[in-house]
Amino acid sequence: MSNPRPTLADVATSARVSVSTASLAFSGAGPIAAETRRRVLAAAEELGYSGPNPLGRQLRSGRSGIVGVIIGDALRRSFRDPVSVQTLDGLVSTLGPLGLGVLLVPGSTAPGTPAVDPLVESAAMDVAVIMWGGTAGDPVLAALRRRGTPTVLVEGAPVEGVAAIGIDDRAGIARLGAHLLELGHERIATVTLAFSHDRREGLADADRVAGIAWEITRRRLAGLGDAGITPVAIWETPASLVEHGTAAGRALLTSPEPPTAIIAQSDLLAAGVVLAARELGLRVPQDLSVAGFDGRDLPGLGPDVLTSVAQPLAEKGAAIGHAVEALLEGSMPLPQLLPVALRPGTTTGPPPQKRS
Amino acid sequence: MSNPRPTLADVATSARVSVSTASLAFSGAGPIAAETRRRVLAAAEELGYSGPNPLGRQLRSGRSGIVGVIIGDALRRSFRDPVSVQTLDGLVSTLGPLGLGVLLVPGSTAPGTPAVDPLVESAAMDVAVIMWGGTAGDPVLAALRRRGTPTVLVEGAPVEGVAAIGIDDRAGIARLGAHLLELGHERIATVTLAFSHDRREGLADADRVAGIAWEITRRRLAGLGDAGITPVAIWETPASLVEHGTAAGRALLTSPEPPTAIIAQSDLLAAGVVLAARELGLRVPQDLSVAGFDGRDLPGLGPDVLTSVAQPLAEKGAAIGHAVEALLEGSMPLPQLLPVALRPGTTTGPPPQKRS
DNA sequence: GTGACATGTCGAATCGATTCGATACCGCGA
DNA sequence: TCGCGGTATCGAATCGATTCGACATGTCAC
Repeated sequence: MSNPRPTLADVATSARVSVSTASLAFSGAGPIAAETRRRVLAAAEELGYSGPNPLGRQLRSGRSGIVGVIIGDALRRSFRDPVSVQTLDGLVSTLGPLGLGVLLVPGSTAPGTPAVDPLVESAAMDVAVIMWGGTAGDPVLAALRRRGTPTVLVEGAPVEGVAAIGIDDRAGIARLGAHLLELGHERIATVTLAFSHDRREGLADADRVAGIAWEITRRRLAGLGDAGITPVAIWETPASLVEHGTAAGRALLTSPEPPTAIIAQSDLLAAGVVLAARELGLRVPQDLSVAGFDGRDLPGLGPDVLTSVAQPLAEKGAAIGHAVEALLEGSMPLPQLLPVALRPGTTTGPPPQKRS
Repeated sequence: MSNPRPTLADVATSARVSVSTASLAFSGAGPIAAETRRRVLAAAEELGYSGPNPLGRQLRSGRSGIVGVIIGDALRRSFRDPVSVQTLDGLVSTLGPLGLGVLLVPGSTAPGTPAVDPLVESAAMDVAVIMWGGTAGDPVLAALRRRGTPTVLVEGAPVEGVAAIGIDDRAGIARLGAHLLELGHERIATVTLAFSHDRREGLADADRVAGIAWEITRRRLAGLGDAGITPVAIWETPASLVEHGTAAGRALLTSPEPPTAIIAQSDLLAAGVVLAARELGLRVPQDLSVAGFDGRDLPGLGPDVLTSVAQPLAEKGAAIGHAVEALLEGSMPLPQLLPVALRPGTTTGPPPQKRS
């Protein structure tokens, strides 16, 4: 009973037609008599043949119907951030109706390793999507280009021949900065995303800042400059997670001259900062203003609503999906920069009175 | 320059060897002179040939190297639960070194729809993993069996010919129940996971309970019975999310005779219950004991540590990975029931004094 | 010197489908 | 009656690799 699975040829024989006719019966691409078709289908049913083997079809068409999504070094880390998950969800929703599947591809074999996962080199994928930009001279991107796999770079630095989708985070952060300046803040610190694969944690000096490899981190930092802000402190984190925000908050708020406002590069980090502030007995926003980025509602902050910049996650996923579609059709989609919107919450307010 | 990509045949011609020899040079499966090999590789380099086309290889070997992971109806919902993410992470970590990729496959085309996603029928996958059990007579499982795709069922009811991996949640819940009984609780309510695809929210009567389709929900409920508990109320939720826990908590705690303890079938739900209790001015655990399931540490509960049952997520992922491996080798892995451990926290205590 | 054996290379079959061009057959109008 | 156009079917080539058996060469022992 568990014989080698029946093939189209078996079905054709059993239905007493040629393979080509049998193929027609399934694909419907070509003229076929209703009666013949019925006979083929009946034979298939009887033999337990459940449709054409995708492998054969793929070889012929040269298409695998698979979109490789390159996530960071660890699924766990990427997916603890709801931003990743929702973007991916938007992508899957767009790709599904097109009959495309999403293959999860780790970027590097192990966290911190530059070695590219073998899947990047060898998996059958029609298009690749690099979810988190990528650093300059990214080996993953290099491998994909060598293979000739059309690629969509999300939140990355523009690269010739690679489709780009991103949000206008730089302008968003600038608006956030302007908001805080209007409120009267003068001592503003910032908590950033990871600088590079080394994922250090702590205060960053000028040298460190100059060496930022992740485009997204650099760009959001630049947004502050656009607003005319020179942060009194820049704290880099290993990843966008609440606990790293808490660590940052503790450190920044216990420094000799603590900031009156902290801009975090993500909502999770901002939530962590708020928790740290509470821990230290500071009231938000009376004693400290905190702003985040992404515009998701987080549980755990109680009644507080984080001041943030909302980015359209589902739309981003859809935009990536459309870029993939375009690449499959052989055209290069235009770079897209999706708009973001300042979303004032209850965590920002005027700075505390100077105790002069 | 963007000519049709070079094939192994092109490389072979250019290196003045036969295709078979060229193949050997890449695969290393067979004797080949170092010099010949060098020449082939050089020719490949020059032509811009980046290794054998996976499609061709796959057809020949009959293997795609892809494991389809069937997630619920919405990625968003599944992945907001850290339990899913961590299990998946464990799975990817185990499969990666084996050269296997994970294809994300939505179960149904749209939430609530019984229609099976076309990917289930047509994607090239060597093995399928159904992440959340599946209901009785699951159309997805039926489709996979029809295709003859070896399948691993996670947290599901045992099915002949399908590999099963799960945790001993029933015993875990029983232990949790015993713990509460020891503390002296008599009025215990429970907040469950989804009953079926209809994902209703609210109190469940006996009829409803009898019709539970999701095995995992049924089993965890049975654990209560094992402990000798007849819940004073059973609240079903659409999904394991904090907000559904909050809704459940509000309803259960404002009922005429509120429970003194609530067992939630997941930590996220339990966290929601705790938040609802706080909202209503109840102290945890003085006025209300709350227990969850999964044993993850959640941000947002402040200093409280949820009493819970810890399940080994990374191990679960690894166990699934090994089951996949076994199926690929043609053997049927033994069903596995991973052990869980009661993890007492600060959210359970003796019931409040009776106000008699 | 000859047979046994290892090594390296090649030709051809094979995996399972799709697709193009050829062929057979039909009815219909000239 | 012949030829034409359209429909249904078939045969064979094709996609890009792997793999088996055959063959040629070289080495070694007897």
